[in-house]
Amino acid sequence: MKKKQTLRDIARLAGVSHTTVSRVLNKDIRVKPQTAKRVLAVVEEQQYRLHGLARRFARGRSNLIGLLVSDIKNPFYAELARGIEDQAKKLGYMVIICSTDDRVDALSHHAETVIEAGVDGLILASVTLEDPTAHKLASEAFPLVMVNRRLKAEIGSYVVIDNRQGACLLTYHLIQNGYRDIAIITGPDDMSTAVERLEGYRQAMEENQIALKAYSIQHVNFSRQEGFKAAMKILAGKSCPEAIFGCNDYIALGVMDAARVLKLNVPGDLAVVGFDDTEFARSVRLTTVSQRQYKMGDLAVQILVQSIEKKQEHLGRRIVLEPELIIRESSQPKAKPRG
Amino acid sequence: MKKKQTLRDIARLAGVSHTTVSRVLNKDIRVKPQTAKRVLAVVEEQQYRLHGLARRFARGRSNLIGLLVSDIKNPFYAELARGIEDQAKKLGYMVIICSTDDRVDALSHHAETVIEAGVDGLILASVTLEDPTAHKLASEAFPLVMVNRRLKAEIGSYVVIDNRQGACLLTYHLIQNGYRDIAIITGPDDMSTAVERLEGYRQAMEENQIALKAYSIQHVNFSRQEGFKAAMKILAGKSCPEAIFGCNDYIALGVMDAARVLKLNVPGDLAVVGFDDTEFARSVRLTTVSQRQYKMGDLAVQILVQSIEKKQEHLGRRIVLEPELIIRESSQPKAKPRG
DNA sequence: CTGAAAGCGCTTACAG
DNA sequence: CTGAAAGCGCTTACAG
Repeated sequence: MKKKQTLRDIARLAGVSHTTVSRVLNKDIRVKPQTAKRVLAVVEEQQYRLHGLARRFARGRSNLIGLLVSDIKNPFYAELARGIEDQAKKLGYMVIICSTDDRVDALSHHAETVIEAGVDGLILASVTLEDPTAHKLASEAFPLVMVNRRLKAEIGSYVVIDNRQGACLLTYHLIQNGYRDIAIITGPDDMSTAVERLEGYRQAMEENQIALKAYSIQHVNFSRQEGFKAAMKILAGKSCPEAIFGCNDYIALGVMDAARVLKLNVPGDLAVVGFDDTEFARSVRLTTVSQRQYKMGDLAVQILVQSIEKKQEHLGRRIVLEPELIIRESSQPKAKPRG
Repeated sequence: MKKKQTLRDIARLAGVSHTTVSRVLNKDIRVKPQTAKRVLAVVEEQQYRLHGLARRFARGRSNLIGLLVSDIKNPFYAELARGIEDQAKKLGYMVIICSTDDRVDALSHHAETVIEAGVDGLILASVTLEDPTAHKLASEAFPLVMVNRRLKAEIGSYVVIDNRQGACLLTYHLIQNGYRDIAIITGPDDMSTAVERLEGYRQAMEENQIALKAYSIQHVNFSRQEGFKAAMKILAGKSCPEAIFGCNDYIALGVMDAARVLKLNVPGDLAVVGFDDTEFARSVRLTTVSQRQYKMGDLAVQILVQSIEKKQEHLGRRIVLEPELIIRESSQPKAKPRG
């Protein structure tokens, strides 16, 4: 590997100053077209490539965005990441990805690592309600936007959907399809999504004057396995619900696993709904609500880049998207009792 | 936001030179413990954070790895990415992700963009057999490892599984379960995975002396929709196969979609197998082969970092992992013909 | 154990 | 339109 060439080498070969080469490469207008052409020819011939690190350092901007998610393997976050990546590219940024596994203690460490990598701003997709890291960064006015989940306090910028309304829609949908005894398996109570979805469910049940049972509300982690375990427990009881609302698609998938093990047909014996509209939901015909994660990512980047590039309006932009109900077979209208 | 502090500010406050501060922060041993303690105290108090970009620039290394995949939304790549991310973190690197949508013309452009972002090396997860970009980078001795797919020529480093053997295992499995008329829907013939899996299928069919039919081999893109369309075409014919081997889980999912539309039971009327063992396969009980994508990613990073950090052994490391057959309901033994 | 100095490869006022 | 010079904030021989 021949030693990497610098701007100066190119300048020498083209018979100009390195300043001029820099200008040409940065498409600065103030260069005689002729000169530019000559320089470009040398660049082409030498296969010269600007040293990215040096450029970013000199400019004082990395054009890198950090994305912290629970787990990129989770298709919800993967879709979000894709939305972020595409919009970032459009705006001239690349994204560094970092999975935190939702460990609160690790978040701060991961955030530091990503910041030290030199990102200009951060997108946090998995904050908890009282997240100290998010609070700290916001207070330092570090460019930051939360997405998917938000803080309890109205601090910083975020892009979320109306989770309460989404859950309300789903619950109403089940009720209208003839289900009344509906249980919910929601997530940890330090996550805004879990809390708000539970609120939506409660509201719908209340407005329809359906009393909750002892088993009606369960808290678990947002995972398939935990959804499975919780569903097994609920369904093992003497009296058991007609429908289960899993607060994300993973939990709902776990509920369907449980149904299969217990030889219950979905939706014949048990209706199931989820939340997020990941591709899983499509593959198992699950009724769910779309968070429009691609769109959320897209918007998050736009806001973040605004806050990176013009420090002025650092007031926090807050966007709440409308949820979208996606109806599939898993919640078909309840069959009339036979006979 | 108060102006960012530098090493010199900390040095002044601690009454030492900025060199010493640098040493302390880099855990250089040659510093009196007392001095180190004093410096650390100031750092802590001022909440000082090294300027990552400057450090990387001075060191001449970014500790950034670029990952080019077809699409991070695809769970196969998401799992691969997670394997890469975790191992990268262990070795002190972060990863920049870039989806290319398998557009060959765009790959070169994406690769340039990522390289200009300052990565020390590149992992290419989606090369085509004659990929010009991969050839070019390999010839420049740019640190590079391919994963999942490889070039036709034995150039550069890679980590793949034995796709031929994997396909062979799957086909044998179907045959042993009583299926003989087996069709394959494979991917584009410029991708090593598609080609090698087709070879494995052919081999198994040949070894069992099963003649191929006109519809037996189909080429499509690796997508659910294309799998669906191809399956609809095959299954619409007068004579149609007893089993379909979709060359990745997406294609197999498309086949299952077609079966649902045509009211065919899986596996009662049609056995289906896939490839990759993404979580989708689990969610629809699909028999498949695991590529152990997490492991592949893990290994790819190890090799890449070796080639980044000690330029010597730039000979190209080639790793071929064993495939693992994962048997699920979608390929259960064929029922004896009734009556 | 510590510091002064050079240098990493660009960008960007400033002067002409 | 072009160039000489300063500077971005670190690291790392080198000298002591």
